[in-house]
Amino acid sequence: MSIAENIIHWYKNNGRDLPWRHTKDPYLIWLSEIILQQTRVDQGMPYYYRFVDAYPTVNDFAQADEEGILRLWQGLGYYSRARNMHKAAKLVMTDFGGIFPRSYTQLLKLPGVGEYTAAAISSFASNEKQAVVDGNVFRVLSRYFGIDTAINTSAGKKQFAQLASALICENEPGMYNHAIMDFGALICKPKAPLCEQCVLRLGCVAYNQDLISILPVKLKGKASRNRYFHYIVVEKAGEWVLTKRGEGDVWANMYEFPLIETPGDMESEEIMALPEYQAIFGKAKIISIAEPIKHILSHQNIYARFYQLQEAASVIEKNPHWNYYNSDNLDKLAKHKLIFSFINKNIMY
DNA sequence: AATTCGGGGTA
DNA sequence: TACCCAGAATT
Repeated sequence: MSIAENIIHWYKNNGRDLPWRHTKDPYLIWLSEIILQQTRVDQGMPYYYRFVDAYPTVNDFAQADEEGILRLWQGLGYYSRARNMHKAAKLVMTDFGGIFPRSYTQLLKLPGVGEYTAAAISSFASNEKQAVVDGNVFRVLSRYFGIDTAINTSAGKKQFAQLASALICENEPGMYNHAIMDFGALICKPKAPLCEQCVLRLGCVAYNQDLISILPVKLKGKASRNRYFHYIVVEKAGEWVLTKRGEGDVWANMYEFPLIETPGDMESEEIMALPEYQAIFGKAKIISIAEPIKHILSHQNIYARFYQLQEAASVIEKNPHWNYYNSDNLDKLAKHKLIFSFINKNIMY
C-alpha cells in the first residue's frame, strides 16, 4: 500500500467528523479554511457556526458592513483575515458574477487565499488534484521521509510542496488532503506523537532513527519585544469613550480605550506628567483600577494597565472629539481581546 | 528572505 | 517556557 492509500485507509476509520466536510459549497469551505488559518479546530469551530448563521451566502457576506464582520471575528485574532474576507466576498460579487470560484487558479485571486487555502478549497469543493501543505503535512512528511530541511525557508517550502504533490492520491485528492491533515493532528502530533498507533511507523525514518523530537526542523525567529500600554477608561453618565486603532500595527481597526504607550513601564504619576497625557486630559488625575495584565502575542509581550479619571474629573464635559458608547453600543463594537476581557470583567458584570 | 499579523492549547 | 496551530501579506 502506498503512503497515500495507508493514510486514507486510516482516515476512513479514524477521521474527524467536521461540519465543513459535509458540504461542497466553496463559499462555506472558504469560510472554514480562513477561520482555521493558524487556528486550532476547537478554537475556530464556534466562529464557523457564527459566520454561517450570520452570512449564509457570499452575497450576504459581501453586503455586510465591516464593523459587523469584525465584531463576529472578535477574539479570534489575525483580524486582517476578516477584512480580507470582506474584500474577497465583494470581489466575488463584482468580478466572478456572484459565483464563488472553485478552481485553484481562480481562488488564488482572492485576498487572503494563498497556496494552502487554494489547494484546500479546490480539492474539497472540486476534487482538484492540488496537495495541501500545512503544518500537519510538513510534520508528517519530514518525519516519514527524514527530511531535515527547515520548513520555514524557501528551500524547505519548495521541497515539501514538490513532495506533497508527488504523493497526492489520483482518485480522491480531496479525501487525501483531509486525511493527511487529520493524521498529523491526531497521530503525528508535534509533541508526544502516537507512534504506537501509527500505520506508517514501519517506514517512518524519524521513528526508526529516533528523530521524532528533532523533526521537523524550524529556524527560530526573532525574540518578542516588550510594549507598555496605558488605557484610560473614561466614563460619563453611563457612556464610555472608545477609539479605533489605525493600520500598520497590531489590532488594526479594532476598538479600544484611549491609549498611551510608553517605552518602559510607568506608574500613574509618570503618565500624568507626559505631554501627550496633558494634551488630552490636562491636570485631571488618574488612578489605576485593575491589576497590570501581561498579554502575550506571537512577537510581542504587552503589559497593559487600566486607569480611570478620579471622581472630581469624572464630571468633566464631554470631549467633542471623542465618541461615547452606552453599554449596548459598546457591546456591538469590534474590540480586541485585551479590551473585551476587561469590559466583561469590569463593566458588563 | 525576513517579519508581522492573535489567541490559546500542550508538554 | 517553548512550541504549535487547516498561513498570508508585507517589507
